[in-house]
Amino acid sequence: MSVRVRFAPSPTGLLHVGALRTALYDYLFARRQGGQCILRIEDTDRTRYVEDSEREIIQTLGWVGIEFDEGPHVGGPFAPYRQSERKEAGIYQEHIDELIRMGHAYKAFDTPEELDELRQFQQINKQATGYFGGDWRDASAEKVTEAEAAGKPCVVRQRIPRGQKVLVEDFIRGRIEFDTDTLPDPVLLKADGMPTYHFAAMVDDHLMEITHIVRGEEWISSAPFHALLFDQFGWERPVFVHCSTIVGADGKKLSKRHGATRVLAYAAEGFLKAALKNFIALIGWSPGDEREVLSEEDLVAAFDLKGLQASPGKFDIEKLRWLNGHVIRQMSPDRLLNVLLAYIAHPYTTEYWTNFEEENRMPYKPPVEEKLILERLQRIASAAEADRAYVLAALKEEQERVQTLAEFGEALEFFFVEEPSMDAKAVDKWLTQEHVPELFQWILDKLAESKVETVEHYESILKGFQSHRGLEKLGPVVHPTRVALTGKTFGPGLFELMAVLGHERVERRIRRAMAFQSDV
RNA sequence: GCUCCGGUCGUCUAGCGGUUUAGGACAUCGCCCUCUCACGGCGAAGAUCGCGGGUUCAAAUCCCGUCCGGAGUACCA
Repeated sequence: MSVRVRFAPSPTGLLHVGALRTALYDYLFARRQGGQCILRIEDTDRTRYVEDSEREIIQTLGWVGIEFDEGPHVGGPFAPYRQSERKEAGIYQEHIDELIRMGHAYKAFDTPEELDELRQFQQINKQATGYFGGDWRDASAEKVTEAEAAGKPCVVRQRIPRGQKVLVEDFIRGRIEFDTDTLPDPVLLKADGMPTYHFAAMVDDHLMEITHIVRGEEWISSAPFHALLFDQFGWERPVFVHCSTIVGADGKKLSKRHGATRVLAYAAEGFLKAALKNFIALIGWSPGDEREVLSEEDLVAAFDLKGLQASPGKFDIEKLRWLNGHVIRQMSPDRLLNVLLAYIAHPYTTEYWTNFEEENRMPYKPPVEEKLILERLQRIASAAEADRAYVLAALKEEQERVQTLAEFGEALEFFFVEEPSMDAKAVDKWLTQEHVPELFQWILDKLAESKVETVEHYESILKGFQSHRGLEKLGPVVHPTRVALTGKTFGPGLFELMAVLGHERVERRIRRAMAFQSDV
C-alpha cells in the first residue's frame, strides 16, 4: 500500500516554525516513499477561526516549496479537504450515529457549569480531572429520550472501556501504555454539532486512507483515545509518529517570547528557503551520517522516519545563519541577484520592515537599525534597474561576507551612494597619516594617465606608490584608500573594489577624501 | 494533583552491548592564507553520556529506582 500522510493545521493563526517542520517531514516522507502528501484544514472550532489564516498557511508552505498532492487548494479524490465542509456533507454525523449504535459513544447532557463544578471538586480532592461517566454514561434509554424531548443540548462522548490497558505504538518511542481508568470520556461531537479534533481527524484519517499520522508530541496524551476510536470502529490503526517539539533557548515550547516564530518572518529577514528547510529538518532528525548541508534532493533521498529524535530540540539561529550564508555563497552571482531582487520586491518584505515590531526581533543583532534596512535594500533595486552589470559586480564582492539577504543592503550601500558615510574612527586612524596626501595625489595622477579599469591595473597603481615611497607593507597604502572609497575599514579586496567602482567613482571619492582630510 | 514523554560537549546531533582515548556540525579561541573584513584551510578547548543502583567478562547503549525538564489534563487544536 502506498504511503499517505497529511498535514492538518487549524486556521487559528500564523504558520510557525514548529508546524513547518511537521509539514516538511510529511512532505519528505511522502516524496521518499513515492506516496501522497495531503493538506487538510481543521476548522472545526468557529470561535478560534482566523480569517485569512488558511491562505497564509498555503502561501507559506508554497514559499518553502512544500507541495501537496491533495488539499483544499488543489482538490483531490477525497474532497472536501476542509472539515467544516465535511461536516456540512454529514460525514461526521453518520459516523457518530454508527458509534452510538455500537455502544461506543453516548450522549451527555451536562451543562458547562456542571462540568466546571465537577472539575473544581476533582481538583480540590486531588483526583484526576475529567468526565469518567457522570450521570450519562450509563443513563437509561428513558432518561436520554426525556432529556432530548426537553430540547436539552448535548454532546456525544466516547465510551472508554474501563479496567483495561491501551497500547499505543509510537513509531519513534515504541510502545506506550495507558490505563483506561485514567482516561476520561472525551467529547467527540460538540453541542453545536461540530466534531472535535479527536473525532474529525481520526474519521478523516481513515476515510482519506492515511497510513502515517505524523504530528507533534503534544498529541501523545490523546493518542489512546485515537487508537481506541480506530479499534471501536473496527478500522486498522495507522502508524502514529509523534515528533518532538521545537523549543526556545529556555527549553519551553517556541512562542512569541522567543522572537519571531512566524515562518514568513524568516523570509522577510532574508533567509532562503533552502537554508530554512535544511536547518529545520535537522532539528530532531539526522540522516544518520555526518552530512550537515543537504539540498532538497538530498533531504528527500535521505529522509527516513528512523532518524527522528524523541527529545525536543532547541532552535539555534546561529546555525541557521551559518547555513544561510553557505547557501548564499554557493549560488551563482547571477542567480543570487535574481533571488535578492525578488526578495526586495516582495510585498511582505516591505510590510515586515515597515511595521517592524519589537516582538518580532530575531535573537541576534541585526547589522543595522531596522528602519534603515528597507531603504538600503531598495537602493539596490533601483541601482539594478539603472545598471544591472554594476550591481552584479558589486554583489560578487560581497557575496561571501553576508549571511542573510537583508544584510546586502548594508554591505552594498557604499557602491551606490555618491558620498558614503565615513566612519569617524577609520578617518581618524588612516586619513590623518602623513603620507596620505601624496598617496591620493599619486592615485589621481595615475588615473589620469590611463583609462584601464582592471584589477591588475589598480594593483599596479597602488603597488607603484608602495615602491615609490619604499614602504615595506601594503597596509599604509591600502587602508587609507579603502577608507576614502568606502568609508569603512573592512570589505572586499581593494583592487577588486576599485575595478568595480571604476575610474570616475574612484577619482570623485579620492577628491572628496582629500577635502575631508583638510577639514580634519 | 493525575497521566504520559524526554535527559550525549553551550547548541543541533552520531552512537543502539565490545572496532570509542564518545565522532561530526554551529558557536568560541588560536594558527595559516592575506591589503582589512569575510570566505577557505588547519588546530585547540569543550560531554565522567542527568544521578544512583543492578545485569554482564564488558553499558552512553539492557533493567530498576531517583532527580530534573517538558507535554496533556477544554463542548481548542
